[in-house]
Amino acid sequence: MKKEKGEYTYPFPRPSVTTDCVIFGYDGKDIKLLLVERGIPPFKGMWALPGGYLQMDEDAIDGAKRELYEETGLRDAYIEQFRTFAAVDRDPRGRVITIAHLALVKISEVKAGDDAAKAQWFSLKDVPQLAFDHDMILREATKALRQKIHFEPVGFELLPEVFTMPQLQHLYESILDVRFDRRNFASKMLHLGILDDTGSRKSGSPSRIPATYRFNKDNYDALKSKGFRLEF
Amino acid sequence: MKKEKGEYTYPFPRPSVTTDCVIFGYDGKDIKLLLVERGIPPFKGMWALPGGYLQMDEDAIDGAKRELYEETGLRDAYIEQFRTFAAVDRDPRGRVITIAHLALVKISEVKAGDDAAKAQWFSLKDVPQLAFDHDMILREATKALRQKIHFEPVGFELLPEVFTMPQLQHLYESILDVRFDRRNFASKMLHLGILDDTGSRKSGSPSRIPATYRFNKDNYDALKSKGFRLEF
DNA sequence: TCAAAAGTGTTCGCTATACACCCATGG
DNA sequence: CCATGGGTGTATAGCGAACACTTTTGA
Repeated sequence: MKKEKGEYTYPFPRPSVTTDCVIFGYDGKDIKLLLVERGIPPFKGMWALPGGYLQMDEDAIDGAKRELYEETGLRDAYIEQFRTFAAVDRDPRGRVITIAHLALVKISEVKAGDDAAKAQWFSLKDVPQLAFDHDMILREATKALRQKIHFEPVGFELLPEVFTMPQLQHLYESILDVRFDRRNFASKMLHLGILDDTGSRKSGSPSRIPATYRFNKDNYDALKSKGFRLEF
Repeated sequence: MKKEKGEYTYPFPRPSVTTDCVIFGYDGKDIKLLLVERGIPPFKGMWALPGGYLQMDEDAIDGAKRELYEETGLRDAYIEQFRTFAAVDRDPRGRVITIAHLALVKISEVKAGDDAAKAQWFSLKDVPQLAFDHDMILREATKALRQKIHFEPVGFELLPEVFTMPQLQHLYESILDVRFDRRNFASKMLHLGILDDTGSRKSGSPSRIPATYRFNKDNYDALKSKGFRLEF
């Protein structure tokens, strides 16, 4: 099918296929979203989700991981496909289908992109209007994240290795946009048995020093294989 | 981009994109799956999920609906995208990405396909080995269905307009592969307020005649907008 | 010593679950 | 009249939700 001058010919028309990444982080206060500024038309100068063309020799998830790596330097963050967007007119350049992925990263581990594109974290509450149909993709991603956190401890993907109970609670409250009772939240979490206590630590605020915990993946996997539900 | 002889040329290679449909039904006894027999290579003679190439002027969901219509004659059945499969080698003919959809139909409303392809219902427990990676797609679809039924009353999409409590219970038991207590199941369902009683009916079995119900979508939508969970 | 945030335990109500007997129907 | 399957209510246990005071720390 390949012709000399880098042209590819097919008997029927084919769409382009891209992967896009909705990359969430958490800075201890807000849920954040990593966006890149478009340097070329269309939508030049607007903010957009990181993404790019799927290569012919890579699976969609690998394409998404590649994009994630280019923007964050991370190779082993949480990432999963959540939906494909295929509206006919979603890209003015022609028929482009995007396989959208949801990534959760620890902001502290992200190194500024050596990529040419300018990347920047935005508070989820304060996201500008995005290029293409990325506003819709973001809405769907947010919905997917909220659904997911009811069943799997994805919150731990967003927190540092060691974290406090108030941090964990605040993260859940930010994602779900609700308030929990401290005592109920803590006892529920602790009774699940998926948190390891560590030992107290320096603080920096005029208040009592909270205990710190670490996520225990072994216990979580054991629980999960017995079939359980992480409820809120 | 279009050339004279029905050839389409692009500066970079592009994958083909198809939609596939996992069409579930329920015959009162088992969960059923609608498959078509492949008439051409590759995998000629094997059973496969209904599917086909996505047209350049249709959204993925419309392509899936078109496939569904061709196989079942149904235009308004429940259908949603659940996942995209993009493994590099999933199709021996080349790079083919498929956007997989889950459809739930009332078997009684399905008319035999006027389509050339032979279509046939299989019990989910008795599905043959499928072409391509359709075994995997089916596994994922089954998983998605089980997840979904925990939150939304998708079961009603599979039952006739009017149904009995034992039918509804048996459907849930078939999908989730569990047993429920009759009394608990019935009272839970009734207390949700999404079932309208109708009036008893003819039976055909040597036993008491069960009451019949109808799904009340208005009440369900009202409940849903208040935020509730359908649990099992 | 004051303000800010963390730690802790008990009560109450609801819902899930377990469980047994009687009734209607067709053969 | 018998076999099959449907209908019904209650008691218990576990879990989620509500709730107030004391402790630690930095300023």
